[in-house]
Amino acid sequence: MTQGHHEGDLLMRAARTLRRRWAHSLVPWELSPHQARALRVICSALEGHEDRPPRLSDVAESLHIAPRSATEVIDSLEAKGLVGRSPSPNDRRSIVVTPTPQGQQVRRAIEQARVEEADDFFAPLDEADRASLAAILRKALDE
Amino acid sequence: MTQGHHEGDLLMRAARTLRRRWAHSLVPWELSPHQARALRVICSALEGHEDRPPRLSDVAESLHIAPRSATEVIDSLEAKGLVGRSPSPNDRRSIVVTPTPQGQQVRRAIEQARVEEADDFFAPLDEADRASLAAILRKALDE
DNA sequence: GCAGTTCTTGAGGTTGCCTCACTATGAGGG
DNA sequence: CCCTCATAGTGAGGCAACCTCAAGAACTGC
Repeated sequence: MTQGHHEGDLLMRAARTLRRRWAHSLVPWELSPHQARALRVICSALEGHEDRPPRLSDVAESLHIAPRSATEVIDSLEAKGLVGRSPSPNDRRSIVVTPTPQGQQVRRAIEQARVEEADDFFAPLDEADRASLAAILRKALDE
Repeated sequence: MTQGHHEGDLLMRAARTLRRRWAHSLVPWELSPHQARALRVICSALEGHEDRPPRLSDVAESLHIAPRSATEVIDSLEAKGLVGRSPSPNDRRSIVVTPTPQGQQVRRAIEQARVEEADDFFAPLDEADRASLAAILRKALDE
């Protein structure tokens, strides 16, 4: 009740700082955050969780956007040569989105930059701090 | 190193959850988050920190947006009768923005809803958790 | 009193989202 | 087999929240 900073405000400020750092780390690839997120979900479907490449509407669902909006993001990634569209063999109505080799490579590089940026942000914290931060956040999120 | 959730992702998820709750709590007043933020900075200038009502460009600076964009937010708040423009007595180039009585009232109500929502979100945490969350975040933010 | 600066705003552009309607395809029943 | 109904992607068009650039008014310093 110190009237200035509740936990909520601190949480938001920390998140904003991290978000800006992450956005900044995308500059070299000329990708916007939402393009990077899309590339991420498109690639990560092939990394174990799912075996099949995602359909356009799967991408939309993962990103919590309308299918129509997923069309746009995928258009932009396709224009940059990072993903490709192909008709689904099972269902000719739908199209599956697969990363190109270049797309996978960019994705890996971005992921690494992301981890580095986070490590940098959390640098002032020791292992115990990080562990209890994670534990507390999980608790608040009810997991 | 559990490969799924670093502290960063948890932090972002928690912030997103809280942001959504706050946005939802604005529904009764038909204000968007950025309108509420603007109302907040306009009102809070009169609550001690500053003694003078803010000029339009002060509002822009507080919100980290271009002055041109502040014009728009203030237009919308003015249309709702929550704030008023008046020419600055000192400098006739500039305009000071002052909350109307209704604006101040709405601001107080919103603030309360905001606090309640945050309390609700952090409900699973006991006092010690909250204190160490705040301490850890402050540490990461280098304060 | 004139040059240069500062404050707001009109005009117009961009991005990331949306809905609605359309086409092509699939699935199920008669 | 055909006919209806649901589903997948996308063109058309719209909206909100940003931006830049330039204009017009008003300050400042010399």
